[in-house]
Amino acid sequence: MAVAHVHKMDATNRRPGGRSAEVLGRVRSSVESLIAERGAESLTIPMLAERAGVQPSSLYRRWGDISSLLNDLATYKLDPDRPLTLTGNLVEDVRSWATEIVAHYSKPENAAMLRAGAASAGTRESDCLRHRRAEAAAILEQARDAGDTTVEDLLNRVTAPIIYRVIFSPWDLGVEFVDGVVTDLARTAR
Amino acid sequence: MAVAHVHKMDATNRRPGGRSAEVLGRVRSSVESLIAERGAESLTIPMLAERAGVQPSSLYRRWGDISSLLNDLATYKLDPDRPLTLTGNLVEDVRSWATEIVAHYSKPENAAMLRAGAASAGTRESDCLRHRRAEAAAILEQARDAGDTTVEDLLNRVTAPIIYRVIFSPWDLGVEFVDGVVTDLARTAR
DNA sequence: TGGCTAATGCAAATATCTTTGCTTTAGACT
DNA sequence: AGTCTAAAGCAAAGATATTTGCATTAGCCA
Repeated sequence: MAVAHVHKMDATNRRPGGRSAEVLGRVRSSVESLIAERGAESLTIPMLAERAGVQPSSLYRRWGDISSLLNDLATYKLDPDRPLTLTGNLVEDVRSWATEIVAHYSKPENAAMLRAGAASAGTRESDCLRHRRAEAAAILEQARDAGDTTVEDLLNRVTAPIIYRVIFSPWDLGVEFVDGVVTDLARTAR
Repeated sequence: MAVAHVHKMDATNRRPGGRSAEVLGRVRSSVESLIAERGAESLTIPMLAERAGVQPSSLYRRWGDISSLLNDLATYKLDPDRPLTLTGNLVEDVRSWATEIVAHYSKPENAAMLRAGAASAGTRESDCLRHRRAEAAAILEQARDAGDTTVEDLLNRVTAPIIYRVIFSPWDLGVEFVDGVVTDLARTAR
């Protein structure tokens, strides 16, 4: 069979399932546990490989270095495709959205992943920022009472304060914090 | 002279001047230039030592590792003791404060330092957060028309949005951004 | 001025990380 | 079932980073 079909080596030829997925899963949970234990600063590929029961060379070939790996895995941490339950009431929807974000980053390993992602942000467009922007847009889309509130407003008034605390002072982040920013938004947005 | 004065080995016995200061200065500017050139991710102690014309072992002994070093140097980047010229007019003072912060972090090396600091934040209290908080307090202290605006308000409405962009999308940060947050603050704070 | 000593310089020894060539495994397609 | 091949395993070589003991330098204090 000389001239077989010339398969283009496109994404459909990849094999995301099977052994790759197995490795990915093991790496993912190993990253979480290691980061929770010792932070992201001293995390190395060999260390991670050992915990995951995988060859370091596999990780090097797949991600190149630890910061790419962390950045890649951090992307999927707060599922961008998760359903937002929207009622059409701006304040109410923003509140549950913010609560969800805070709950997510209240887990130390998730906060650590965000910080790790932050370290390598600034060059490429950040997934954290992009996803939050998309969600903010979806909320405004559905809102019956959005007034002249913009996506930027939601990022500035809700996401930014939360993320700022997640990074720099995770300990004073809780439901009451969500309450503060949302109440403040409700008081002034129209 | 058998039993000499028993000097306590406290901070007064340190020698921050002279050769140490020389090394510190060289390291500091080397960090900046290297970070501006290649980002903080791949920065290593030997690399830095070579650029600074200093022995790696000196840096290891003084800081232990690269992230401690970066975190330490980042502290002094936006001088916490710089004079804030306060007029007593809240909006005006906030505007110049915000402008100063944006100007500072518009330099890529300063933004990179912040990200590097962010990576190791979350355990100790962050200097970035502490200094901004102190400045916000000073502004409110002087303001004749602060109303019921709080330090937290200024952090949430001004600092957080700026820092969020510095970290995740430095390219869309400029005077017009300052304008946006300050105008928004002026419109709703009372 | 002269001793005292923190901090650095230097260099060798280790420890770790990273790359690379080759082999093996196991999905995917016929 | 059989073939093809992306991805993983393995192991050795190479490159870097880190530690450590000893020598030297230069502030500091008497």
